[in-house]
Amino acid sequence: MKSEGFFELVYQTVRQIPFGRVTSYGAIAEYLGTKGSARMVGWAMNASHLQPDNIPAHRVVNRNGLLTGKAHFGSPDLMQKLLENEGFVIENDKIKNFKERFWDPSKELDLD
DNA sequence: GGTGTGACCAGCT
DNA sequence: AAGCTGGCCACAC
Repeated sequence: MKSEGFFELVYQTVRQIPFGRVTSYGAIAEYLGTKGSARMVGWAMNASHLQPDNIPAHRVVNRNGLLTGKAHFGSPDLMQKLLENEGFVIENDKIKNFKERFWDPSKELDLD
């Protein structure tokens, strides 16, 4: 196995999020094996904008479906705009049908 | 190599 | 019910 940084693992997982789906930091953390450290995922996302690739960080929200990271985008409204562009219903900075749109990598994806 | 930090989560008060 | 605290682990200085 290549000793890639934890960040890149998060980026790869986020890239695998299908269009029109969202996931939570904790779900990604659990998928990567660091279940207890959802903060790591969020922190990795903090550097996502430093990556050359376009990371769909807007598809990653907290456990409550709340757009916690919207403030870290170019503009606070950018994240919501992107989500709405994908057909999401945002209400009070929260995904309305988050539960239906939730995408769990641990269930959808499989460990190589 | 210790300290600080972070876009979270769950539990306690 | 709502606010606060601790815990968790990887990365930067």
